[in-house]
Amino acid sequence: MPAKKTLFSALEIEKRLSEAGVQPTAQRIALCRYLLCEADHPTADEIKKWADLNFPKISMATVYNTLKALVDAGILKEFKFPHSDSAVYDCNTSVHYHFLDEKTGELFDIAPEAVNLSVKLQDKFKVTEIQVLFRGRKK
Amino acid sequence: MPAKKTLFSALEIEKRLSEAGVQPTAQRIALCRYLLCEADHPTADEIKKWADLNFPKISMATVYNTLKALVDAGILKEFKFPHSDSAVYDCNTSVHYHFLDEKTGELFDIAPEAVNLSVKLQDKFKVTEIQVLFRGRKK
DNA sequence: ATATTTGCAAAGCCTTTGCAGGGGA
DNA sequence: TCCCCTGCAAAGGCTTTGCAAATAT
Repeated sequence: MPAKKTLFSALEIEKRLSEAGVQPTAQRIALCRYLLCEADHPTADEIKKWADLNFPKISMATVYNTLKALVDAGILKEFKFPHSDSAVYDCNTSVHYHFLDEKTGELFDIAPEAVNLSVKLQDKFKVTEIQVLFRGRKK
Repeated sequence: MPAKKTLFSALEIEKRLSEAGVQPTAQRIALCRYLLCEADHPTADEIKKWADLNFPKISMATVYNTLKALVDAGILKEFKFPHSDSAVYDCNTSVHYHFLDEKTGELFDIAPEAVNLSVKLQDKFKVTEIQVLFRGRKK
């Protein structure tokens, strides 16, 4: 079951893009409707497949350009996980962790509240971010 | 500073490979001298570069074949981290975490004792492995 | 009018594969 | 002998880039 998503209108998306300094072109708005409302950790390829059905003639280059623009603008986060060569994109930009189902390759967001993490690294290590990946099997 | 390494002799390496069920060919022994004694999270490419200097005429295919054999035999662990498309190989096969220096790309092993991690995931998530990556800057 | 964005194709990087020749058990 | 290993070159998957045409401000 994918995470619950808010349904943004094209106008809301346009506003959000503008405010983030991203030119709200038709292609970018279309992709955002998928990325922000529907998708759950999609790969560039899955995004392209969706676009082919819903907004014909977006090129792969535009998909990647758009993803880069959205990541740079802080609207998306890009993740790369060890089980796949493809990056996935997450509209959940707040701190959280992930669970990977080894069998299906499915990813699930894990709220930071579920994890108690305290660390005592040597002083020389200045940590700015911690990524945690739980691997296993989901029932 | 790379982690301290044991210096194995060719004979010791040969024994270890045999015991792990890996045919100890000249190329594999050579690569192991680097992987087990010298290298610190090398990529396939770095391994190849070392080989070009120290054991001319090992092909990239053999490097990858050897790495796969060693990983399958449990002698190495393969890791993929988000900052790079290249896999890295770690002769530390026990449970441990990593610190990534964002500036240099250098990786450091973090002992599990330095990390206190307790998790309360929903029952449906059966966790078999946890990967933790600390990102930041090393002084 | 000027700067961005788009789409196509080509190139790039990392890794795997097919296959013929070679070496170890 | 037989099977595994090696090396080369080619192919594969994902992403980036160059460039001309189209679009936005």
